[in-house]
Amino acid sequence: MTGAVRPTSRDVARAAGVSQATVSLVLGGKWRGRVSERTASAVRATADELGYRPNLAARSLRLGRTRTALLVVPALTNEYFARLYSGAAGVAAEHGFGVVLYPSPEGVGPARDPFGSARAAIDGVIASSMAADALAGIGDVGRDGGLPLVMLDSDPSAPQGPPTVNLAVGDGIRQVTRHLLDLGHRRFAHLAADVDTWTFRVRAEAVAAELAGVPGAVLTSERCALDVAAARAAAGRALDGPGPRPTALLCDGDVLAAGACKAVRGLGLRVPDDVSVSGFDDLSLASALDPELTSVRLPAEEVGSAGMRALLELLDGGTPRPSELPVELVVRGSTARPARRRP
Amino acid sequence: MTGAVRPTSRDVARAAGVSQATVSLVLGGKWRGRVSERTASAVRATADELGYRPNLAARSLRLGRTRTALLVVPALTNEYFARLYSGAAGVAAEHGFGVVLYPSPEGVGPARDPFGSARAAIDGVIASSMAADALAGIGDVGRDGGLPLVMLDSDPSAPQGPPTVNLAVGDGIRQVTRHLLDLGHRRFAHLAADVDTWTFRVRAEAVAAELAGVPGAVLTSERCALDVAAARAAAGRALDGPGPRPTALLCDGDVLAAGACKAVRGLGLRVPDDVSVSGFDDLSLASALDPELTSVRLPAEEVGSAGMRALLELLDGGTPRPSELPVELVVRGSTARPARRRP
DNA sequence: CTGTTAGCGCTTTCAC
DNA sequence: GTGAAAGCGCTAACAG
Repeated sequence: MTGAVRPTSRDVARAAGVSQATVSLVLGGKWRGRVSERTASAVRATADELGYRPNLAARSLRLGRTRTALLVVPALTNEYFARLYSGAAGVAAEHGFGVVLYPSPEGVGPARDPFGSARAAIDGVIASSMAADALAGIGDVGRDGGLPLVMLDSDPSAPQGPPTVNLAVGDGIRQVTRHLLDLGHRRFAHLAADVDTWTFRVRAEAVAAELAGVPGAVLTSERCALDVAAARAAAGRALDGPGPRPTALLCDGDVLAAGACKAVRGLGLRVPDDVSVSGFDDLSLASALDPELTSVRLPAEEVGSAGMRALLELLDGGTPRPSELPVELVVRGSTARPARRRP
Repeated sequence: MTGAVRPTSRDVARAAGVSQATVSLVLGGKWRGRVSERTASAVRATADELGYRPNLAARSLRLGRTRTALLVVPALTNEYFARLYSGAAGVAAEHGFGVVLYPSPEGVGPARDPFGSARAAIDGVIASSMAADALAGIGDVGRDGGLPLVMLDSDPSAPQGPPTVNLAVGDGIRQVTRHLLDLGHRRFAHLAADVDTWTFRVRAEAVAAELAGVPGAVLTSERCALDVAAARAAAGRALDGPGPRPTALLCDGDVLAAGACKAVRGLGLRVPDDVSVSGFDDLSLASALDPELTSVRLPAEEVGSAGMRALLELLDGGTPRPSELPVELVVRGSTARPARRRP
């Protein structure tokens, strides 16, 4: 039980009877033909024995890079982002990179400076589903000479904007809408997330566009915060508004759909017999509800890994091309043919 | 649009016509009575103008501390851990610390080395709800001379173990059990998470202990993985087993309770009329379901902030006392008096 | 009040 | 094949 200070590479060198440079070479794995096999294994043995771990701060300082990426997400309450992280971390690990998660405290507002809170030194940033100006708080990100940036699930159309990796959310909404139309629905209400981000704007536009060409289709829309209670209230308004009652509630997310289901039942109606409800995201929540939600599955891991790959390319001086990943409609029990109107 | 290299404190010093030390003093906020007000503001102005940001790697190297803590959690799919993070990050920020999240990839298995993946240099570790040996993979953590460690929601009884901050999970289970007993239930099934951690062991023991003294009370138990489908299957077994059918399903978590509700309905029974179902954790899922779940609310933020405070005390050379935070039963629609047995 | 200096632990030429 | 030395950007003694 000695003082147990953390050994430095110098300590290892001394203990092994070699120079610090040799230790660095051996432990860095770049000693082929520069250090003898015997010396190398001796160094590894002593390093092991002393419990040596390189000082990351020193290494970063010397190399000028940290081999760490920051993943900025709007919230952690959603397993989509957990899967995003897995995908990104997997690819990162293959390249000797780490990923640090930074949940933007404001959810959709401007991110606070991660140098203040997730104060890790980082080489680049991956930001997902952020509001337009949400990265303003993060110094220099994406700007010329600033930190390299890749945006996920964000507006790809900015001319000089950062590289993007996107989901085909518009297509997802279109698939849901088609599915409901095919079932025979004509009176739709869109339960829209009241969040000013690209991903939700696209959804609203896609519903409207898809329904625009359908004779007899009517669409109302209610905006609400991204929680069950707000969704329930909004769905209540949609169902009890003036005009004929919608037979399909198309929701921007599974959480909203959960609220919508409660609203339907609150009015003494049934899902899906009286009103069909569709979700989006296909979280585990979609299968936890009864009936299970028809929803749109998002390839979260793939988005994460593609995002990380794009960032690595960026760090390599390349120019990653924007990409869009397909999404898939999952039909479950919450949607059905509309009931015949009773007299 | 010049080359735009990141300015160093030396660049700021040169531009402001002062020495590097003065810049450090001013920007470090410790110049009272050592640098003139005029010089100070001049330095700040140039730093601002050049867009200077201190190099954290250099600072860490110099100080020997990173002012960063690692928060190890078993999974991110759960908003409990999001709230834990908020609590910890809040206290950390007040002390100029950052928090880096590390989702242990294995969930409940041994954590992989965060120096490899979340490779941030850190001063200490807060680990929540981990299996006994789950931290073995993280070099040196908690060991003598190693990284300071605080455990949350973990066995506090180890004699030489790390400081702990715990939830009164046993008491929570006791409250649920009492609630169900008061409603008149006597035939219980415990839907237990098949995860070998302290928190779940305590739950199992608490149900058994509370029911042990009640005449006529019977308890069966089913173990299952922490997901809806597994819970549904397990609840099915509990409801359809030999012997009289339980009237109350006491679940180790809201996710399990969701599966249990589906199982009840799958048998043509109703919640809560035929079978009462209780959850635990009080996630937003509890209010998303219909009927809403009776559950136990956990003060996640407080656990996070208390954990961070304990770690700070540890870093200060102190010895934080183990603490236990109270939990609260939230009665909602999923529990009711048992139906009279029909002939 | 301000400047000079040393050194944190590491990697990387360059010389032997 | 191996060692010596320089320097990444920062802070904290110490001198002036």
